Amino acid sequence: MNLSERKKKILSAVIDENFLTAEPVSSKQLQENYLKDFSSATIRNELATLEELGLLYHPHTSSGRLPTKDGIKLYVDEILPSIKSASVEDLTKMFDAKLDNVSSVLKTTAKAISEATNYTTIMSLSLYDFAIIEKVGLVGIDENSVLAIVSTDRGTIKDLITLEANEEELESSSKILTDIFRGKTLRQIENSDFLITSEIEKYKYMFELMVEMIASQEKKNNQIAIEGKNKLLEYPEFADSSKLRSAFEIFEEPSSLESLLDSTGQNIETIIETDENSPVKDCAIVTASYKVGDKTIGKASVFGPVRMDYKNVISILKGLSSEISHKLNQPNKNNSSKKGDD
Amino acid sequence: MNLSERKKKILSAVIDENFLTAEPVSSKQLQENYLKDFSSATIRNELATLEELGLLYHPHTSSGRLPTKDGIKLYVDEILPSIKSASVEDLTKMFDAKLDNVSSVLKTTAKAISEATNYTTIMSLSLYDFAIIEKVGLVGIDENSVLAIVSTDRGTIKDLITLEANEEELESSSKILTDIFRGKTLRQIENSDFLITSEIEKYKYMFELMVEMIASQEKKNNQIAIEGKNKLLEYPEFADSSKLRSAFEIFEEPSSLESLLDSTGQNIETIIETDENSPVKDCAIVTASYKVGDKTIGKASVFGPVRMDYKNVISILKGLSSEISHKLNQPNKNNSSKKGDD
DNA sequence: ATTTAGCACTCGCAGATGATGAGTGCTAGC
DNA sequence: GCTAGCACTCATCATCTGCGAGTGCTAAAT
Repeated sequence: MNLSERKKKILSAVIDENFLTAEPVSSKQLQENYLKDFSSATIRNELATLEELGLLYHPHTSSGRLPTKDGIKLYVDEILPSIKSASVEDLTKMFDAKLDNVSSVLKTTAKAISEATNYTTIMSLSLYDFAIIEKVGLVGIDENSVLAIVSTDRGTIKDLITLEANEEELESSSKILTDIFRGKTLRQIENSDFLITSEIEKYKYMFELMVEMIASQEKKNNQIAIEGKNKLLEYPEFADSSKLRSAFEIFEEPSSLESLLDSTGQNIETIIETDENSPVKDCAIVTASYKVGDKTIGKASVFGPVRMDYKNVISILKGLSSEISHKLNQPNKNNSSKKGDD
Repeated sequence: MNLSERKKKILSAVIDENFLTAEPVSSKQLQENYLKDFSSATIRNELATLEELGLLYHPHTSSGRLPTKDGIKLYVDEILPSIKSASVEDLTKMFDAKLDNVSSVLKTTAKAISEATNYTTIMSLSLYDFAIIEKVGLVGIDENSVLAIVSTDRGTIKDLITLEANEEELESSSKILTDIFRGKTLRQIENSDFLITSEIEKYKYMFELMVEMIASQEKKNNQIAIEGKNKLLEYPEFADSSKLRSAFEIFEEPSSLESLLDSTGQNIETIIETDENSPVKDCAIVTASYKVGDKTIGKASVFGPVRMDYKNVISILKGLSSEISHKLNQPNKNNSSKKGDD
């Protein structure tokens, strides 16, 4: 769509003003706060045109204008892109996360974004596609329990497993398993998506125990964090408790979250839900995805009312995004020598 | 307070009916649903008496009655005690919790109680006052990290610590530390509330590392679980989003929670907050405490509107309570021989 | 051709009014 | 001690009204 500069300015002004007041915006308001050089009548004419284009609407004859879904889309996609990304140095520690504290790092990062944007923030991160195994260790604890340790370039996962074995057995198993696992990602082990040679057959039981342990640890390290749910309470859009309820119910249900955040793979994507029947009607979600190769290993999503401060949200997610891709493209100190394996 | 049976019956009826409708209760309602043998006029007389006693009130002349704080207190303390405790066999797994999954057990238990009562449930549990140390192990992982393992009768805590040491040193340290720690609770170690003999001086550094590790692990195993926050949304009392907000803010703030749940030590205690200025005005909290000796090691609190189904809540918490004290008084298979130490 | 002043028109909103009915308190009789 | 009956109170709801914010349109000005 090709809008005149003035029309763009007016559309932005409507969205910005509506963000501040949460009310329909009148031509007079626009004139006084954004376009002092024109009369309200002129602005009214422009507003009428923007309405014909489907970018604005007004709920009743004598009320001000509100942006439609299309209007916001256009604003986000064509008017905002020029904004700079925010500086977010202190947020990128997320990608220095170690496997044994992913959830706490996710939590603090999500909390930070939530504080910065003032919206609910949902983060997910799977180091399982990212961490490269370096070594497998098996240590006898007592008669029938063994501590299994898998160390990666991203930290260590460990768990007690039930197994009777003497020290020599453990030692040789450690060696063999290290040989098999080294250089692979945890995900590959979990899926066992590589050839099992006859050599491994002997250690099949051990091997399966380890796969199981790795899989169970992934579930345990609950790799999704939702912070700032209470932020929603600040917005009049959620004053109605049934709206709040449906939003909170979505947060509870990991599966519905998954589908909601299932981005098409764009770097930053904005979803605006105005479907009358959607549980998150009148909500907007801005999602940034972080990838290594073609695998999405992390996502940061900001959830709020359609009347959202997109400028701020996108600039923060953008900043995080650029910092992170910078990080990901730096060879990692610990695993640079082994990275070629997969 | 000595009430006639009929007055008790009427007070109960008011509270029960108000629980169902969330509205003031009229004499006619009571007559139809609870006291068919009397006319509404008789009931009105009784209601007036109960009002004089400060157990009921009515917001305006032509409205039905509502219980006051005192009325509910009396109901809970003097009328309800005859109710049986619910069977809750499947909830007591909480006290079979192992240190390394306290938080997940707390979570599921809190969730179960929340589902059973339909209110928000807050649980806390500290095995640190409860678990008796059996053994300390130090295992070298690589050049400068050591896996410290403290096994207790309630599971194992473990963490990587940074330390350079050869195998012999680790072995002898393990032995000495085991001698010092064995039979003590984790809390005692954390507080170091026992005599440090000159013998220990040599291992002071190791000792301090272990104390630190134990303390940090306690923080890590976030030992408080709040489940069913969304339940509040179902109650008209929380339709007003500012009320909801203050409740949710309390849930966020662990310190304010602490003070709120700081029970006087009764087995089951009901707090009804009607103070005009309290952030949790018109909320009720029923807390059950679980003790070993004089230490409270766990608490289960149910949070909801003053108009709460006390009967159900208390019977569930009571059931949990009795199951647990039964459990706690059974000598534990693993630590019966060492329990005399403190 | 674009902008603007002016004005009629629309419609939500807030306050006033009145009818309704639920519920009580009281009194008198059973 | 219980209850029928009735006057009284007061919240609630629907209806109405005036107000004012805001628009759309037209005609004049730039």
